[in-house]
Amino acid sequence: MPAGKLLSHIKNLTLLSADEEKQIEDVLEKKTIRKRQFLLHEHQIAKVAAFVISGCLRSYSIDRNGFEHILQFAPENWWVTDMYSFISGKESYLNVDALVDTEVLILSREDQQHLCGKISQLEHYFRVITEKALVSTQQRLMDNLSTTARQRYEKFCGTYPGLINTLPQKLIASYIGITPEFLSKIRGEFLREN
Amino acid sequence: MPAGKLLSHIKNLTLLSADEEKQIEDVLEKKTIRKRQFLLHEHQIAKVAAFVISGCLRSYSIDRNGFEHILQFAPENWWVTDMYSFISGKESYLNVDALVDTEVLILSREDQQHLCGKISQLEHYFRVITEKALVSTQQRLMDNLSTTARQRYEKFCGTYPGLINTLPQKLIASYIGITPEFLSKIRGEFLREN
DNA sequence: CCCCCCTCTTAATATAGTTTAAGATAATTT
DNA sequence: AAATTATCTTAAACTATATTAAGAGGGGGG
Repeated sequence: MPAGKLLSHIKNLTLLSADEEKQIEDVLEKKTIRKRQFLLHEHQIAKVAAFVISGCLRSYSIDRNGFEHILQFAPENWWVTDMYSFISGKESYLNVDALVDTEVLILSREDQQHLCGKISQLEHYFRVITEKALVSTQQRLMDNLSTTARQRYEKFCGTYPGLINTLPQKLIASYIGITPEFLSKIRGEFLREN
Repeated sequence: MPAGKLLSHIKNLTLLSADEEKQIEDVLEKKTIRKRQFLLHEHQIAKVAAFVISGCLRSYSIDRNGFEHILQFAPENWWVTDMYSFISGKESYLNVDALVDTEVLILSREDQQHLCGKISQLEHYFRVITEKALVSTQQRLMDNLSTTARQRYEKFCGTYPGLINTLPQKLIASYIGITPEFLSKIRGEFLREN
């Protein structure tokens, strides 16, 4: 039952009957995305969202100068898509690819909307996780407006102790919004102080 | 019927029966917030959210050096609160105050949760507007990571043509994440080029 | 096994944005 | 209307971060 992890995730926030579980399972599609392969390319329409069972995806944009900026890491139990495209049906501006071999459950917007209309507990689930995603994006935005690169790096270490030693540094730099060279410099100072 | 504007806003996205409208109206409280008065102070618990009928509120944080950073302007038809505190019940980190005399409808988290359980169309409404808020926060974050202050200013002019001539510039500077002095410099260059 | 590519580091130089300070305008209060 | 306070502008000096360049170390593919 590959959908088990997602069903548990939903049942942490609400209740589901056996029949409802079945309906949800029926629309999910399990998929493997190998390292460096893409779930979504910019300019495509994001018709689906992905729930990560194992591995890690990331979403990022590429600016007019060719630099990548990471919006989100999606390890186990996280959803990821280009939300803008997913809800509007317009071209995505994000790319989503795999940092390591990754197993996901695929849910289309169409199925999501249809099921939310039938299963009000599912609509509740998506409202609540969207609220949480909003909060964490807001906090990240405020951090970017009010703290230095160094403070953001230290915060990242605290928030994602699991990722700090597995991810290449250039990805961390891209996430906290600085160049890899500058991150290296910060880390250098950091080490020398201890 | 002070709730009319909010009910219209909801009915743009979904359908409500007359009875459901009544239930919603019953829990809303109309309130006037005068210029410079606060709806919420940091360190309080945000037990309510506000829907703006007329006027304009803003939410902002104060960093450790005493500088303000504006997260959101809330003109007519926008919701505002400290979402982090609202959903977690923990201390807020945002302040919400009025930029001009403002009329709002107040909805408590308790009433929201209770009504969403009874009126699935309302849960749908909140899911959809939360998704939209998430998208716009994500895009603002990506803009902050990938564009210059000047590009952000130009984008702000395009996105909020209504606010650009009513808001004091120091507020715009705070929103786009720069000092008022630097915004003034950008505007100076801008004018000289035309 | 070696080569090549990719990542990380270091350092010099360049730039976007801040800080400080002062004067000029505009808006409130008295 | 005067007095006071807040906002806007300008400019010089400063700082955080970017850019460029070059070299060192590692891991995967042929």
